[in-house]
Amino acid sequence: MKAGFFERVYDAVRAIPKGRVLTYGQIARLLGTPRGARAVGWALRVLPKKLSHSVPWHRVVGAGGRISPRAGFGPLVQKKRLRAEGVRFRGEKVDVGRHGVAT
DNA sequence: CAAGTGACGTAGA
DNA sequence: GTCTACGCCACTT
Repeated sequence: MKAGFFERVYDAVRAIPKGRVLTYGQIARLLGTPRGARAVGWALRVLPKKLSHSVPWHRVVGAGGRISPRAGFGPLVQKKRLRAEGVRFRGEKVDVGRHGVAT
């Protein structure tokens, strides 16, 4: 697997503290590619199920805490998981004002 | 090497 | 507030 960037994404997601959520753009920025949000989402898209239980992909959301309609096994599942982590929701979006790094 | 794709992001209407 | 269009990066074929 030469997918170094991908591993980089997995590592970043894995480093997400519980009760906190990050956006693709935010992760991409941490990796050094502020415009590589798509590449980040792609990394999670090809995320092997083997790692799906090791990588809290459900803590990764879109800008503003929006959940994409193509999320993992279903955006509903992700939302439920986030709630189980203690994350509050604002309608269909994550309460970024509390968990989102975005102030 | 070139083209296509994709869990995105921002700007404009 | 919602939808559309373009641009960005990385990976596959």
